[in-house]
Amino acid sequence: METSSRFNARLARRFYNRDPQQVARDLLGKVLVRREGTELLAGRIIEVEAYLGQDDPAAHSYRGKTPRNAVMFGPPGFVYVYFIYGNHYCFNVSCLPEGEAGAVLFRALEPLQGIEKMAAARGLSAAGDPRLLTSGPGRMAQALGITRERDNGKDLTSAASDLWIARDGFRRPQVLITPRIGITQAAERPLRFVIAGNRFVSGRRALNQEPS
DNA sequence: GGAGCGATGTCCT
DNA sequence: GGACATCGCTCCG
Repeated sequence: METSSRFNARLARRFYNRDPQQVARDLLGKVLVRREGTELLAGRIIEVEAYLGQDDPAAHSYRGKTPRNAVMFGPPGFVYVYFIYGNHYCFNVSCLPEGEAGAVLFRALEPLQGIEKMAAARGLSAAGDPRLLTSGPGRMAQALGITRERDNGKDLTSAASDLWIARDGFRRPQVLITPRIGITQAAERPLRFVIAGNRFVSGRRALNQEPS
């Protein structure tokens, strides 16, 4: 039986049925939630990137639909997970109506709940720097136990899903927009969205524009 | 603190 | 055969 929690208000399909840039912007401050048995793992969304489908050379969907990227062409609100560099999983959500490709990549969370389990999944101590748990797309996926085998194609809006995104009344954040990280195609386009000044933002200080 | 680089699966040319 | 939406380790200053 589901226990009540502060993370019950799932975002609905229509939230995702928009341009990925709009979805990315509005995801900041929401909460990504994973149910692991009786426990919830939850983190505030701090950093995301928009991928624009067939207009965007950096997007996996740029060259058309394949078995790997099919979720990006499907209906909005579904989980697209891919494996990269032989080591890491990356978590995305599909945007736009079925037939139109688009997605948002999640790059960093601020851990809110289930920190012990996240640390264990990362092979780290829960007493260490919490930024090592979920700052960076590969780290975040590992902390939440996200894999392609387990999660690709899941519906984030389904009440039956063990993965969803909630609104919890967090104040609409100040947003910083920058170029995306780690890409070579269309590398200059401003499609990365971060909560301004947040310490859980991934990557280098120069790219985050954070003070020392 | 920061640059350099290896690991290693999957897809595309 | 090369690129890749990454990470963590080594080495250098």
